[in-house]
Amino acid sequence: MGGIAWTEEEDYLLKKCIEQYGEGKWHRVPQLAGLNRCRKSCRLRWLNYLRPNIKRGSFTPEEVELILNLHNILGNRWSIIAGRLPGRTANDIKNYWNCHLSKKVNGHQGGDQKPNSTKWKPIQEESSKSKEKEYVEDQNGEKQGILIQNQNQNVPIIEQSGSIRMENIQMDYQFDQEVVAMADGDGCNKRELWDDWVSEMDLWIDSL
DNA sequence: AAAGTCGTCAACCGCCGTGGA
DNA sequence: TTCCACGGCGGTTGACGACTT
Repeated sequence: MGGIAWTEEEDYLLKKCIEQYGEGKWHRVPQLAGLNRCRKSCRLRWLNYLRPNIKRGSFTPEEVELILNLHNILGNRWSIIAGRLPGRTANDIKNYWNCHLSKKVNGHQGGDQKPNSTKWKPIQEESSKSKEKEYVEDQNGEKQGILIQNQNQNVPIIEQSGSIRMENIQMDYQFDQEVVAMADGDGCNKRELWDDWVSEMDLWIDSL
């Protein structure tokens, strides 16, 4: 682990404390719970592990699609991306991205760079065009879809081998540009635009 | 079977934005 | 206006298990 692992007793104390006093006021949690941990550790443990309704296990193809699309628009804003994936934590998504997706995406953007992860396999080696298609596999090694490099936007998108249709996956290009411009610009209504955009995202996700 | 390498993920660290004094 | 404490976030680390040689 990256630090000292939490014990069952510590988990119990933290959970009990949050149930009793609620979330927030993290600076008081270590004292209230009787834990020899800093406020940040307590908060992290709660958010990433102890909080109810946390979804564990492998990511579904639908979730991977969402992560890829949202990351294309938002960049490394894991907490916002996590907000669009019920039950998933920002840390989980960040880890999944770093392990499974970042090398793949960077590989496409970097040209010759070969994927390191064995979970991603070229569909064909002989054709330069076909190198832009790669299988997405789940943790059992079963093919879930095909990763395709979007020629116009340099955006990776997934062609689902099952029920998901392509038109539901691709984001509207103009909308993308608006969001990017909003993120880059220094307009006075940035916050409102952002809130509007989050609402748009909710609607889009609901439509999937 | 042993050693080396790689992938995963929980945990920590440092920075930033915000709100209150 | 400035300072400080806090919450929150993204980047990084490192232990451990799985896999490969």
